[in-house]
Amino acid sequence: MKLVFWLLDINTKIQNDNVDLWLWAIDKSGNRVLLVDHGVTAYFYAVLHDGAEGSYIAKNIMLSYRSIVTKTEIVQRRFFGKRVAAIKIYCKKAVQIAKVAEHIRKHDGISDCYEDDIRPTMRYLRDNGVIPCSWHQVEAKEEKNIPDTRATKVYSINSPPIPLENNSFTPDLRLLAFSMICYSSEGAPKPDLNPVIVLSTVTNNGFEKQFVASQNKDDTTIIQEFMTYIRSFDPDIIVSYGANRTDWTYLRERSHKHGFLLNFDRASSEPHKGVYGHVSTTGIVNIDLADFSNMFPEVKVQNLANFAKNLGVTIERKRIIDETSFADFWDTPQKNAELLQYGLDNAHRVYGTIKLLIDFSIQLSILTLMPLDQVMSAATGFRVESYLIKQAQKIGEIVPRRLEQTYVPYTGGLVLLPKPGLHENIAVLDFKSMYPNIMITYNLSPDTYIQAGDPEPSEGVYVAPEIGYRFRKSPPGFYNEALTHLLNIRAAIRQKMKQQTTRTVEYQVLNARQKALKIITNAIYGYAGWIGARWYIKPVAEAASAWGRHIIWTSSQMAKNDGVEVIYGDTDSLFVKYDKTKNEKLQADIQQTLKLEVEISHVYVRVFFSEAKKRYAGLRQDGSLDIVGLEVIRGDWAEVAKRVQQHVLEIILKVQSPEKAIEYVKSIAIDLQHNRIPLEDLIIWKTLTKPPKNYAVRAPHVQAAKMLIARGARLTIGDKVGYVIQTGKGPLFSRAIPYVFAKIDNVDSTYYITNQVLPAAARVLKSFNITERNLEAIIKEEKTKRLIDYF
DNA sequence: GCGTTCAATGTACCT
DNA sequence: ACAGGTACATTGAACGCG
Repeated sequence: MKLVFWLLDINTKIQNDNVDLWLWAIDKSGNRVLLVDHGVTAYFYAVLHDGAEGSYIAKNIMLSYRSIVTKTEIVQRRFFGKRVAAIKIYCKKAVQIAKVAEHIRKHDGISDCYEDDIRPTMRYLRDNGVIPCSWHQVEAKEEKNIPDTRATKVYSINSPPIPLENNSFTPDLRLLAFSMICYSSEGAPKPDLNPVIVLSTVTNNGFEKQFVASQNKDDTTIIQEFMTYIRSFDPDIIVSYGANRTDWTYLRERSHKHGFLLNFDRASSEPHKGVYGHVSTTGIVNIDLADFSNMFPEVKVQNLANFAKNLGVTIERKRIIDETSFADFWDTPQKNAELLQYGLDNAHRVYGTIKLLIDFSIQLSILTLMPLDQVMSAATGFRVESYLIKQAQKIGEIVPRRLEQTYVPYTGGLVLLPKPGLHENIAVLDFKSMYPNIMITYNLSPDTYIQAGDPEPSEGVYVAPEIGYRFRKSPPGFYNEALTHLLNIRAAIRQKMKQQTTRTVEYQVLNARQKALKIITNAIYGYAGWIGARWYIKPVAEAASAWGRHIIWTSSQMAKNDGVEVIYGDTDSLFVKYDKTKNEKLQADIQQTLKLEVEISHVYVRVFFSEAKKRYAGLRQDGSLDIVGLEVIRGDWAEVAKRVQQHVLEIILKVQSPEKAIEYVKSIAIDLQHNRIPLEDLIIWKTLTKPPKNYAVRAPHVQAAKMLIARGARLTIGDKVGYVIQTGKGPLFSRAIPYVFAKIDNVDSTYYITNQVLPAAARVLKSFNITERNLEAIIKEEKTKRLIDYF
C-alpha cells in the first residue's frame, strides 16, 4: 500500500549485526507509525592512486572479502575538488564497514578509504533524499513481528521514501513539557539518596498533571505513574529544561534503585546517550531547552526562569524558589502548595518557550538533515558540517575524514582605533554578510585553493592581500555554491515575507526558515578555520579575513579622501560622520571598487567612545541607547555598578551634563555606605571554566564555588557562581562569599564604591576630565561635610 | 619587611 | 568543539628600597 507520512525521528536498530532503519512517523490520518527498512545499503569509498588499475583491484577486493563485500563499482568523484577515481565498496552489513575500510586502506593502489565514518542514519537520509520533519510517500507493507513498540501500525518498506513536493505544513504534534523537583536537605540532590518529590507536566491540549511523592517521600509510585502517563498520552516531543544533563539520568537511577526500568519511550527502551551529548528517547523527540541557551547570549545567568522571561514567557507568580529550599518547602505543610505551584509554573515555562522555538528547530533540522532531537544539542560546527555533507553529495564530493590537526592561529578582522569623546550624527556603515560574500566573490573554498608551488590554472586565480594565497577563479568552489545557495534562498524567503501583511502561520514558518539559513550561512567562515572540520583548510579562513581587513582599510581611506571623517571601525563596520550626500556617494564608490554591498544600518544622534576599542554607547533617533562592550552589558559586574554606568551614559548622551552625572554617582555611593543597596544588586557572577582545584590563582568566584561545594552544592564547568565581597583583612579572594550565605551588614561597601561603581562611572566620565580620584574626592568631601553638619 | 611593578591568569565581550 | 581581536581586574612573583 502507498503510505504518506511526516518523518518525526529516525534511529538504527542493530540485531545480530543487522542494521535496520526505523523511521518514526505520523501518517495522514494522524496515526503514529513505525516504518522499518531492512534493506539499507552500506558502502564506503576506496580512492585509487593515479593510474591504478581500478577494476583489477576491485576484483581482488571482491575475492578477498567475498563473505562481506557484495558489490564494487568504479566511480568518478571529487576529493577536495580534485577529480579522483574510487571503488565504491558495498558491504553486506553496515557494522562491518569500518573494519573492512581499515584493511583496504593499506591495499596497493588505494590511497585511502572514506565515508566509512558516516552514520547509517545520515547515509540513509542523504543518499535517498529523505528529509526529517517533512512529508514523504512510500510503498509499505504491514509488519506484525516487531515487538515492544508503541505505534498504531508498524510497516516494512522495501524502497526508500520519496519526499513530497508540498512539504510546508506540520501535523499536530503531541507535546509534553515537564519539570522535576527533588528532595535534598543537604546540598545537591543525589539520586542514590534523594527522592523525586514532584513531577509536573503540561501538554499541548492544555492539560496539567502533577505527580507528587507520598508523605514519606517514596517516589516509586510517581515515577511509575509518570511513565504510565507518558505512555498513554504518547507524546511526539518531550521537552524539559536541563534533563539531558540531570533529570534523565536521575530518573533512571531512581527507577533502577526501585527495581524497574525507565522504559517509557516508543520502543520500551530507556533514555540513552546519543551523539553530540544528546539523550535519545526512541521514537520520541527529546528536546532540552538548555541546549538553546547559546542562541541567547543576552541572558547572562542561565536558568529556566531567565530564559523564559527573555522570550517573553512570563508566569504570573513572582516567587522563584531556590533549589536549596525545596526540602524546607516540602517539610513545611503551609508551604507545600507553593512548592507544587512552582513546579507547575516551571512546566508552563518550558511549554511556553518551546512553542516559540519549535518552528526554528524544525527548520534547522530540515536544512541540516539532522534529526530534530539532535539538531539543537549539536554544536554549530557539526550543524554546518551536516549541511555541507548533504551538499557534498550533490556535487560528487567525497566526505573527508576528521583528522587530528594542530592548532595554529591566524590573523582575523581589523579594528580601527576610535576617536575618543562625544560625536554628533554618526552613520554606521555595514558590509552585508561580509565573510560569506568575500568567500563567494573570491571563490574561497577547500577545493579552489592552489597550494604553494602548484602551477596556476588557465582560468586564473584570485590572490589574497597580505598573505598571497591563491584560489582558482572557476569553477565555483564547494563553499561558494553552498553559500550562494543559502543566501539566495534566504533572500527569496525574506521577499516572500515582505509580501505578507499578517502574521500567518506561514509567515512564522518562513521566519524560522530564514533564521536557520542565517545561522548556517554565518558559521561557514568560522567552520573553514576550525581544526575540527572535515573540510579544514586554514588558508581559506585566513584569506577571508585578509580580504576583510583589506576591504575595511580601503573603505576607511576612501572615506577620508571623500572628506568623510571616520570615527571607528570593527571588522565589517565603519562609523563615519553623517552627511547624506557624501555618505551615499561613498557607499556607491565602495560597492563599485570593492564589489561588496554596504548599507547605512543606522545613524546615531550622538555616540560616545572612550579610548578603548569594542566599547561605546550610542543614542538612537528614537531616544534609545545602544550600549556595546561596556560594563552595563557585562554579566560579571555588580548590578549597582551597571545601573550607575547606564544612568551616567544616559545623562552624558541626552542631558550632556557631567555635573549631573557626578551628583548621581555620589548619591549611589552614599547609599552604598549606608547599606541601602539591596544585596542582590551587589552580586558578582562569574563562570567556572574548570574544576575549582585546577585553578592556578586564587580567584574570588573559585573560592566562593569551593564554599558552595563544601556545603553540598553540585557545581560543574560552565556554571555561574554568584558572590559578594565582605569586609575584613586580606586579598579580595579571601573575602568573597557565595551570595546565598552573605548578610548585607557584612558587605564591604568600600569595595563596591572603589572597585565597582567608581570604575564603571569613570570609564565614561574620564573623557570629561573626571577621574576615579576626582570622584573619590568628591564622595569623601561629601562625607566630611555630613560629619560637620552632624557636629 | 614593605611597597611597586609587571607578566600571567581569567573572564567576558565584539564582529 | 565555528573564527580571531580586545578590555580589564586580580593575582603573585620579582624587584628595589631601607
